[in-house]
Amino acid sequence: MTYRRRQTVRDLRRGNRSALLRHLYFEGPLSRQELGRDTGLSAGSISNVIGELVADGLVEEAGAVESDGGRPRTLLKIAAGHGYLVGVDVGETRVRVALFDLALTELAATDHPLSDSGHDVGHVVQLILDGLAAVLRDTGADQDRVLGVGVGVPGIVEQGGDLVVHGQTIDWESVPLGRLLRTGTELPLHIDNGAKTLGQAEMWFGAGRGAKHAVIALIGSGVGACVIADGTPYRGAASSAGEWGHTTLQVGGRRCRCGARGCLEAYVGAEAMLERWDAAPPGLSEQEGLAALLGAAERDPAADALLSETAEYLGAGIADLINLFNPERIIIGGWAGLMIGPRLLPAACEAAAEYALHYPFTQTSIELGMLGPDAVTVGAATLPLARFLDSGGSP
Amino acid sequence: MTYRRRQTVRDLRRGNRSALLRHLYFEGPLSRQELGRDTGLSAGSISNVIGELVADGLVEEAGAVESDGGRPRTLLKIAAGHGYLVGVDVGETRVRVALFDLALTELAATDHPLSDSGHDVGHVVQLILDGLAAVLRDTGADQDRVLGVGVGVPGIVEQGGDLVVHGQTIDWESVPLGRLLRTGTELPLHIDNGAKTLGQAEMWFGAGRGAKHAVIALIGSGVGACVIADGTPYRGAASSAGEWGHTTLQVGGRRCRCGARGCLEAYVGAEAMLERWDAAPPGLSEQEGLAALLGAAERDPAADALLSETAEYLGAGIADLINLFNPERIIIGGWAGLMIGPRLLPAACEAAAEYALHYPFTQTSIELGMLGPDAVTVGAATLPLARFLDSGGSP
DNA sequence: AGCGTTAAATCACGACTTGAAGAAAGTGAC
DNA sequence: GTCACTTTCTTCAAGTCGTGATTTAACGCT
Repeated sequence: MTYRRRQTVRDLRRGNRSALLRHLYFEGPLSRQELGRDTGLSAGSISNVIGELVADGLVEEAGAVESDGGRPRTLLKIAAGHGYLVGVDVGETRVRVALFDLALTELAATDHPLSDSGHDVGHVVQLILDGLAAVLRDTGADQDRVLGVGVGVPGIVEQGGDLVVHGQTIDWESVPLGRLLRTGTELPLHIDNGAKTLGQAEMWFGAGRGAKHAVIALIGSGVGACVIADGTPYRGAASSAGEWGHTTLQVGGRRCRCGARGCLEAYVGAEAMLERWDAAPPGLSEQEGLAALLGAAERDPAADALLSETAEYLGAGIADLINLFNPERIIIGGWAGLMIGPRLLPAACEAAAEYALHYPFTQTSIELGMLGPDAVTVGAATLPLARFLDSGGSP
Repeated sequence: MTYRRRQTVRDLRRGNRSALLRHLYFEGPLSRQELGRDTGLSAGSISNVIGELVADGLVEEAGAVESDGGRPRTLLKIAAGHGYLVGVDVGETRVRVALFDLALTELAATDHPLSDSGHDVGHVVQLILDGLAAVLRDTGADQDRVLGVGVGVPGIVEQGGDLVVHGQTIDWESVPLGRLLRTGTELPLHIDNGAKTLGQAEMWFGAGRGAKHAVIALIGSGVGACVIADGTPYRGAASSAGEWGHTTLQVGGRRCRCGARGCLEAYVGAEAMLERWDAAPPGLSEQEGLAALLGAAERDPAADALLSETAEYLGAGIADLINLFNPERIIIGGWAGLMIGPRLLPAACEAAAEYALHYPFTQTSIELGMLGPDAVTVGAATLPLARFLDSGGSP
């Protein structure tokens, strides 16, 4: 039902520019020769397009490599300094703004904790705009060379026009964050769910490298997921796909904070695990509490049983992902996921093997994430970068 | 991570041909004028490409319509007689082969029941090839004008090379059906899961028309689903995505025929429902049994409770689909689904509202399918048709 | 210095879309 | 019946693009 709608001979050029740029970005320095081999373009076209890219300053030479006996091939790479990217992480406890170059090395960052004043929208917007100004000032970067700003937020983001955010956990109801931010900056704006940006980061630079179909499961206080279908994040009709945490694992089961019963999140998130632990020491943060639980499981049978049960639920949840999405890789991330992963993953894998269909299970590898929660910022910066690469460098 | 790989100026033409062909196919007779407006191509190109298509016999004129005062516009449509399509349904109980024209009107069909001899591979292959020969003979259709053969099978199909089928329910283990069929015919071959072909048919001609993101849930003896993401069926890494029936709804719950516990299919499929019905009359077929159960629920509280429970499980399963895929539409199909739908859907929707997240639930409509099980054949014929349209008519 | 080898640049050619200008096919007024 | 007008469709010059063959560049080896 989707009508392709491609046109002029000019789009062709843009497409090929994009392909070259992308390939060069991910496969590091390459010669024109290798680019031709990999992309299928003729040597003539490569020469032509690369010449243009070099003239535009997007690509630069990166030394040469001998070629047994003949003219050495000159290597090419993306000019990391050609532009800047801004990544913003609006987390549950802080707002972090970072400036990157095109190679996504961090040049400067600011970090503001969100105190009990909570997530007042005006305040958060101000923090973002201030952070943006600060990182630009600190590095002396020229505003005109910032390719775009990516923002990761804890909530569902309606893509399009105003970039409206629905963030249940931070009490944001239909906040037109895009419109609000545009009052303070004219830079191109991208906003997405923080879990999705983290997933994107894992795909590009972490445990997801090379996979086409993957699910990045994010376990923190609650549980979320980022589904990668055919190399790109899957959003669904209203950008809320991948709400794995509220998958039902127990009809009529334990009450979840979303109001339903028997959700995965009612058993597996840090919050739920601590609530289920009768002997939880009072007054600890979730991080400390979870660490205590893991420690206690060494000697306390009740705590150990709790972890075993959690592993079974996690495994069943993973099995659902396998059955429904058939990914080649499932990556467990999020601060709690990374914490409980080493302890629970073997048992969870066993459970997943039982609950999933045999054939797709054998096709899936289950791994721990490689990037910590800080990667949300990198992932956010990934959004304008993706646009940059897709468009073949703006024009 | 996916490197676009587009090339020559010739692909452009193919793309535009395809866009025109597709648009003409789905939006019925249109004038060149309207085609230009809808696809964005210039009048010159339209004229050029359409001229080619008419010369190739893919498109033909379909009358004219006056235009207040000026030259009347001539309407164009796909030439339904330009080629033939074959659809094959390898079901659990029969093998059906049908010949269609390009408009997917059925020209001839054969239907062979599969007796207890079961699904012996050689036998099935022979039935397909015989059926193919028969429909060609009956209609006098020229073999050279058959664009391709689509086959729907009950099992997972590895796309690529040999088109290997893994069909647990019919005892097919790694059957290279593609290779086997190619010994008897040289027509282009497409094989896919029967649930997916039925889903495709619903999307093109049934309850799914116009949706970009949808899930077609198929309830028969067991339970399956066809996930449509961005207008095309989502397969996952190994073509086994959408195994909704084995989603876990009850950790440690009822044993399912797949070996796991608490699967949706252990509660909602026809087989499971009858097994759970203590008062099931013996000796009935599943169809008759299910009808009896629905009848008994009018007066027997136990049967009524069984149906209510089933509705809750179905609702929870639907909620999982909503949370994970965020579709705009969920379509309940399959013979059992169509049978129990009118009775269970209201209660199931209520349950889904409870188990799903509020925001995506409000974005989703839940409907009954419009096509019966016979549509598997049409859906199968859809496979070569899709290829025909994508390629802009073979060349 | 000359030869062989490999990498990159150049250029004629064919294919493509566009946009403007022209041809076709009607209506309606005189 | 003719002429002006409107709308649709076709034709054609102009500009762009990728290819593939040919040149030019850059190096090692003898």
